[in-house]
Amino acid sequence: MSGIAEVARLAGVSKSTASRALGGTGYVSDDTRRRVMAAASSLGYVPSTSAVSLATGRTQNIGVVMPYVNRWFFAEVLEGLQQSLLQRGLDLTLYDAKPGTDGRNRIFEDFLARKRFDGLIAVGLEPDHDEIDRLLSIGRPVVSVVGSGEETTVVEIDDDYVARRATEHLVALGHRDIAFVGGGVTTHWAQVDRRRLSGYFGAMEDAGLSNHAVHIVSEVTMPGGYAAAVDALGDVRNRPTAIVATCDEVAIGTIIAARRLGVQVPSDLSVIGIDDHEFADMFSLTTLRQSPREQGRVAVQLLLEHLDDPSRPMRVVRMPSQLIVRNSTAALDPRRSAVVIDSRVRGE
Amino acid sequence: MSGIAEVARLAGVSKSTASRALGGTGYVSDDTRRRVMAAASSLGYVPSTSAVSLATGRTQNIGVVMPYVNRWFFAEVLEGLQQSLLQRGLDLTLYDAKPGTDGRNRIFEDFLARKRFDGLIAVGLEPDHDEIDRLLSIGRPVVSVVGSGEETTVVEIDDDYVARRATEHLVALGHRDIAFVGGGVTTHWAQVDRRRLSGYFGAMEDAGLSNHAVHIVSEVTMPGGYAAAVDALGDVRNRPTAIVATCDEVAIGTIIAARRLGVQVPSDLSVIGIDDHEFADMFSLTTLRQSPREQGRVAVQLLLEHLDDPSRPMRVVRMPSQLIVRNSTAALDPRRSAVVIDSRVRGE
DNA sequence: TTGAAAGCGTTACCAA
DNA sequence: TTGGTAACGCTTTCAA
Repeated sequence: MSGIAEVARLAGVSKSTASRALGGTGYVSDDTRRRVMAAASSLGYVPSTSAVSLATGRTQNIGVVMPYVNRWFFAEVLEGLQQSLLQRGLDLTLYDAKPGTDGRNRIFEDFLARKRFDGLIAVGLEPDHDEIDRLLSIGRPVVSVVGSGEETTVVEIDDDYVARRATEHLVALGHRDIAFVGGGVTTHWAQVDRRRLSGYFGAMEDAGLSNHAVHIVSEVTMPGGYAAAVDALGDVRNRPTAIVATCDEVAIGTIIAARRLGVQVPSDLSVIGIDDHEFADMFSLTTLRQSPREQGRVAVQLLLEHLDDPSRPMRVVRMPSQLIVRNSTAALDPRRSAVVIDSRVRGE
Repeated sequence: MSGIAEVARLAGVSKSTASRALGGTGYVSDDTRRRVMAAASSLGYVPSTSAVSLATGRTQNIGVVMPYVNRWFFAEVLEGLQQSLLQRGLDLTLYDAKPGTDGRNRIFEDFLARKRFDGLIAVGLEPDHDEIDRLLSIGRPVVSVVGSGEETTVVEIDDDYVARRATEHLVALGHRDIAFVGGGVTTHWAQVDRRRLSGYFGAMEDAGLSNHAVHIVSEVTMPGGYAAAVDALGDVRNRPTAIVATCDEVAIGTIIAARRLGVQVPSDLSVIGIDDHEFADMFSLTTLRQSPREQGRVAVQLLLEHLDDPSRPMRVVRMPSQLIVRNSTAALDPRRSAVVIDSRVRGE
């Protein structure tokens, strides 16, 4: 009826031998191993995971905590994680920890304490102090994809650099009135947004354009970008000639808004994003590509390393990003080129 | 050090009493219960889930199998599931079973067989015969959200009706050249698409417009809808005046394509979708609303019912849908109204 | 190379 | 109402 005992009986060996034969650990003669395997497969034997966990202390399961699952970045990371874990025979249990919800509290207070997993991957969690403490006190390795401070191993892109690079691309095209559209400081995604914002400011400053820098606050979603852009582009006289969006979703929202307002992209307005979202191509969006899916895969690998050697030091892994030039950015209209030269001189 | 024994000792009772006191089952005096609870919380006691599972046969975990996680419908369902499960203290383990991948095979062959869950929720899986067999042979209750045939309890909307309703809305606005944009019969989402397509055909037939019916094949994504629409709207002479999209993502792709081609929505082209996607409002999309999130919640409830009474008969739960009129649909241009009257006469 | 037996941490039955 | 004890199904010493 139940389990390995049956297999052992059928193979004519003891439970311990059967266990060794199946588990691949310890000495078993080739012959017995074969007999045991045969018995197991003829019985369709599948070990009870709870019994295995109880005996070994390993669950073969990885917990994944993230605040959203319906946003591009998160969904992509999740797919990367799932794929990598599946490949290694590990289960994935998901905890959807939306900031400021009861659910999030319960996750941190009850669910994580159950330790139903061998390790934890936190994606864009941006936990507060208490939450970080809880995370670390579980006694299981934790790897973050973006933003859990310096307390865990983390994989991320260099947000400051990426935003800087995006801004420089626009500067190089002759733009001076370059605005940044992205999350306010209080929103979620705050850390990432703050870094990108500061990269933008840095690049503006380096180009001598500090006094042209404008932060247009927007919710970090496509509709959010749309709303913010409709508002900001409405005023024809004070309209920027170029926009750095904090991510492609916001960039696309901006482009849609521009089209609605009759503002031509890129001739009237250049827009650059960060991500290389699946819709980027459809909108000819120039962007800085990152691969969240790959970040998920790397996170799994890092976690497994911690798993088989808990003494490993924490690491920060910086993933690459790449400028993808499409058709949403263009050189500033010739009519305004005099100004451009001007600014270059100032910049030097 | 470990577990309930420690709690028992501290409370001055036996393990069994401690277990009863904590589990809420069986007789315990109020006084002992209090002492045990106090001891437990002072020790920060958390029961070992694997031990509990081993002893009870219950995992307190629900498996969720879906082919995508990065598409609106699926992500929404997932959030609904997560929220409901969390609320009841149940874990969610996710299996991402993309059609035609090795991963999917492994999930069906290895992962599901482990029975790491008390029940299974299959979302838009559209499993083939073998897969259905596997699903059912696990010996755990299964609930489907959309499309696992008649073999499991299922929650879904009436796809035929919804597409019919959408088509009728356009007919009522005087349109005759109404095309359907959606998945080819071989694509995934096949069942749902086929039902919607047939609802569309049915409505066209009822309106006496069978010979105006056109199925424009499109991948069921925003870029897919975009590509199909760019192609289909390119030919000015044979352009439909209205489009029923198989879902909002395709509808939005269509609208974006129309705008790019200078086709005005709704004056030149009416577009109706199905879903009420988070972007629908941003595109003023008329659509038939469904709530995948709610479908997720209902699925959990149905599963739990099966869990505490396995003899319960299978059920089909039809979720409501609702026409949301926005600005992507309008009465056929007056220039063509003669034709409209014509068709009405024919229709009667 | 194999087997016996002692856990792993709970629950649940049966007496007391 | 409580406690002793046998499961639950597997792994892992330790001897043989």
